[in-house]
Amino acid sequence: MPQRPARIGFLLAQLGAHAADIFAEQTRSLGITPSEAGVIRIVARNPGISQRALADRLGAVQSRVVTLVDRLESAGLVSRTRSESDRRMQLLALTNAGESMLGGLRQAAEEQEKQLTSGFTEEQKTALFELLSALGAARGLDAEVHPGYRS
Amino acid sequence: MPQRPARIGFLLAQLGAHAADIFAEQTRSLGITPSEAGVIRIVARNPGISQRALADRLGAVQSRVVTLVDRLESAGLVSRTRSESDRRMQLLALTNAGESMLGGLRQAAEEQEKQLTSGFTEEQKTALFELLSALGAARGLDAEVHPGYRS
DNA sequence: TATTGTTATACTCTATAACTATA
DNA sequence: TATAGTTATAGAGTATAACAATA
Repeated sequence: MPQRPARIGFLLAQLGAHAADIFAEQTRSLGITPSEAGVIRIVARNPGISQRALADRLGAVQSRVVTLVDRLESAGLVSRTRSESDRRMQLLALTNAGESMLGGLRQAAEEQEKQLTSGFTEEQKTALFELLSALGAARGLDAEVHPGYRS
Repeated sequence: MPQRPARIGFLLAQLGAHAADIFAEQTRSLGITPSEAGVIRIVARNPGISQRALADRLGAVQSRVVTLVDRLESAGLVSRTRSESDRRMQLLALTNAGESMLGGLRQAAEEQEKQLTSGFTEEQKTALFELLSALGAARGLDAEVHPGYRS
């Protein structure tokens, strides 16, 4: 039996949704959705990734990735290139505009962080960061993506 | 300029989605959705609440609440009663079955908490709980509900 | 005229299944 | 025959707008 009522799970879900909302507001002003931002982040760190591998990474189905990449390609942010060695594969990369967008996303993340932790001291921020990192590692979460890839 | 890259926001969104997923798995076995669980929790703590007030509390539109309450009423968990003093209002309350479901939800929350924090010491759990509570309070979040009312 | 609740409808997100091209 | 990607389609969740009853 726990010493206190279960609250960590609720607070995480609540604050997680709140953090995602703030980030969504930021990305909206950049003209993309949080899901698309998640794709940009993965492609940036894994240039030449196939749509198949991206789908596995996101925990999404292939058709979902097609839709997401379609939009990003139309927006000129991501390029598809047929692999020479295996012409079934589309290799993904950021365009120059995509790299600029990545910079915008980094700023959006900084802004989100600032809004979120504005009332906290540096000590509190450090303590919270370390506890959340430890929890993420303990739960086996991918440091580049999260279920729902909302931010 | 922050001393570290923005990560608290990402970790919160990631872990929040993860916590919500665990809770959703629990509620599924109870036959309800996380949104419905959110309604049950609010009605339990605010018996006789109107649909209008519930909508405001959830940050949802009235038609959304109609849909949610329709399902819960069909399932026999929530009752609607016309207010005597203002016959426009439907007053909501939990049925006996709704009270039982509330008990099940409490167990689900305990199970979520256990899964989530299994690798942590009591000291870590306490520290994390206090930091998250402080952050929730600083951000002005309602202790009974959260945006998206996912858990 | 304003408010509570309801219904009708549409839009977004996401998944499943069938299909094409390549291996 | 198996795999990467695509297209067609459908379902869930949620919102907007029009409407009914009551104040």
